[in-house]
This record gives sequence, C-alpha cells and structure tokens, in this order.
Amino acid sequence: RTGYSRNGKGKGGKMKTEGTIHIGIADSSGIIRMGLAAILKRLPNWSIQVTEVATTEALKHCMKVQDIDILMVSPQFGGWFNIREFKQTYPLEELKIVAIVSTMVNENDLKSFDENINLFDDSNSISQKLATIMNIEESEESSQDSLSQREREIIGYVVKGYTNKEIAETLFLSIHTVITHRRNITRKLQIHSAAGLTIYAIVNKIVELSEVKMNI
Amino acid sequence: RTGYSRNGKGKGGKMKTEGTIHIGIADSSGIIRMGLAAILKRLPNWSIQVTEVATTEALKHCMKVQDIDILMVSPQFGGWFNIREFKQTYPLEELKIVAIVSTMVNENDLKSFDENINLFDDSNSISQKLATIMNIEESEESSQDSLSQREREIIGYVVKGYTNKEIAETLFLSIHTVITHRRNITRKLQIHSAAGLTIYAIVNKIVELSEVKMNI
DNA sequence: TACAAAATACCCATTTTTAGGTATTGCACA
DNA sequence: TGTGCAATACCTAAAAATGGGTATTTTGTA
Repeated sequence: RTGYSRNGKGKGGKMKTEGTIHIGIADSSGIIRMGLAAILKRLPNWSIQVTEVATTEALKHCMKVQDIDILMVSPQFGGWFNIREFKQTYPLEELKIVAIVSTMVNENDLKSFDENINLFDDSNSISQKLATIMNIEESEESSQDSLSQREREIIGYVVKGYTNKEIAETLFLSIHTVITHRRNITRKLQIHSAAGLTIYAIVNKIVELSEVKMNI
Repeated sequence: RTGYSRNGKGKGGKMKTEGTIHIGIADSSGIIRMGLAAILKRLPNWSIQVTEVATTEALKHCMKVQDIDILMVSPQFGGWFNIREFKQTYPLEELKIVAIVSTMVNENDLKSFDENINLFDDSNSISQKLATIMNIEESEESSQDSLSQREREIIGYVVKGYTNKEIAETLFLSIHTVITHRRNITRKLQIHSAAGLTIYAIVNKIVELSEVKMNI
C-alpha cells in the first residue's frame, strides 16, 4: 500500500524521509479541518498529504479509494465515531487513528485512539505526536458505553418532539420498548432531560439543525 | 449601511475602503486561526484580507500598524479578553468584534461582542454572520414573536434541562408562575415539546450552543 | 456452541408536564 | 382614564416521562 514504510519498531531515527504520509481528516467542523490541514502541510521535516472529509459517506469513499496512513477524526464524527466498528470494516493494521479533541469528550472515548490532538496543540506538539504514533505498535480495545443504533434512532425522534407513544407508533414498537430505550440512553449519557438530549444530538450531529427546524 | 459589498456592488459607505475587508484573528489555537483564515479567504462574494495574531503583544502591534475592520477573537484570548478595556484603548467606532467560540463560554461574556462564530459554523453560516455585522444600522427589532423578556428567560432554563420546579426555585417564583409562563410560550410559538423549544432557542439565539453544552 | 449485547416487552410507583380554567397587581400607552 | 399586556399565583385533571425491577428473543462474535 502506501509508500511510507513503518520500518519496524523503535527506530529512534528521524521520522519520515521515507516518503509521504497520507493523513485523512474527518471532522464536521470546517474550521478545524482546514486549520489542522494547514498546520500538517507546513510541518517541517514531514512530507504530508492531507485528505479532508466532512461526512461519514465521504469517509467511506475516502477509505475505499485512498491509502490512508493516519486517520484524524473527531470522536463525535457522524454522531459518534465507532472506532471498533471502523477497525473491523477496515482491518488495516498499519492504520493509526488519532482523536481530534475540540469539545468535551469522555475520557473513555479517547482510550481506543492511538493518540489525541487537541485544539491548542501547536506545530511542535503535533509534530511530536506524529513521531510517536508512527513508532508504536499495538492498541487495545476498551469497551465504551456507546449508544446502539436503535438508541440513536430513538434520540432522533425525541429531538423532533415526538412523544414516546408517537415514537412507538412510528417504529411499530411497544411504548414499553421505547421507554426502555430511553432509560438506557439516560443511563449511558447521564442526560435526564429532553432539552439536554436535544443539545447532545445537535452537538454530536445525530440530527442536523436544519433538518429539525421544520418540525418544531 | 456599510460600504462593504458582496458581489462588489458597494455604495458609498462610512467605512474606510470599499471592497476588501481586513479581518484580524486573535486566538491562541493555531488550528483555529489557520482554519478560520482559510475559510474566510475562500468565501465567495467576499474579498477578505486576514491577519493572524497568537498573543496579546502581537494583537497590540497589529492594532497599531494595521487597519482592522473586524477583529475575531477568542473570549479566552490572553487568559480573558477584556473587550471593554480593548474598546477604550482603541476607540474605533467602526471596528466590529466577533467572538470565536470554541469551548465553553459564559453567556455574559458573549454579550459585549457584535457577533459569535463557533467551530461548527460552515462557510454559509460565517458568510451570513459577516453580512449581518457589516449591516447593523437599522437592525431594530422586527417585532419579536411577542415573547416577553421573562418568557425568554424561562426558555433559557428549559433548554438547560431545568424542571419547572427547579426554574421556580432559581427565579424565586411559584411553580405555578413558571407553568403559566411555559403555557404562554407554548401558545405563542405553538411548540409543544422541550426538544422543539430547545431547537427554537438555538435557532433564535436565545441561548448559545456553546453555553449549554456544559449543562447536559 | 456458548456467551454478550441489543432489541424487545411488561410490571410497578412517582414525578413532571401539559392543558384548561380563573384572578390580582402593576405598568405603559392612547 | 380605561384598555391591554406582562408577571404573578392558584385549581383541577389528564397525559407523559422517569426510575426501578424483570424477562424473552435475536444477533453477532469469541
């Protein structure tokens, strides 16, 4: 695949020089995408090619047609970036995945990533982190309290103002099931109000603001 | 209105130059500075020149030697950006100051700014906000949807996930009063769910997304 | 195959919201 | 000086949400 060779472990030697690193940036914030890309491209001693994606569809396409060495992705990308599922879909051992930390993120959600980059990292810091991840090997799983597909679907209807009964009717479920889902959502997120859920859904892009504006 | 124009059809303005807008970006995060600058420079229908500064010293120097039309600055810039003091030091009537909202910010800290830009604003949104701040002149109220001040205040707490009882305790009111306010809000807006109310509040800028994120 | 998680469903009791009514006080404006 | 509205407060009743429990079926995976 890529021309970049991760020549084994612990090469203390100056990184890269063995070719261009291809970095994918997946974040819904255009400001972050462009800013991070600009910094990466200007890093001295690194030859970096950047591909930006703003949506999960674009990321899928990118993974299909590109040879990504490092994926930098917001933990909130596409609602919630399921890194475990992603790694199963794209079982590339050499692929490193870096979290872009911009807003509040649960500590647990960061464990599965090979590295974190936050908004206040400067060029030096980012360069150093790049050096680190290009040298290390393994990463292990950590089970997160993540939302299931159905739970995310339920949240979508809550944000649109549906009552539990209406959600049940829409999805052909018993209202008890909907209530159970909502109870599990509350437990996992520790968010106890519809308003809070709405904020969560917007911030984590489970729904689009423009998409729900019509429904209120 | 100002002389600044999209599409170059500017007419006699009160500001110095027609055509190009000079924007200063003051933020300690290089990612945000560069990302915001990249987006601004690529905005269609706008001609924008950007000056980036990372420190308060650089900002002072910039204000001395440059002709800034809009200053975009993080409320946390240099620890805390004292906008009142800044306006006294540089009494430029035409200077617009925009907050760059990246982390949690107190609502009060944003009031003094002419506009806010947050990380999740896309090009369109930023373009729209630019148009807004360059227009302010006849920006008087277009007769609000008749929501009273108290009602808007109540909505703020609803969005933050407060129950009616909690709102009553916070505002030293009877819960009956809070319920009455909420009934009137529901009647005026025809929005019958907390989720819908939350969307309304965000869209209509009664609350800032960045401000409530911390409360959920 | 066996296990874990997800999705489904129901029970209970309590709290909260919604929706209708009414009523008093104070303030602004014509 | 009266009219209208905002803000306050209370009553009742129904609907909905919340928080705790348990249990079955399905599904994916070790």
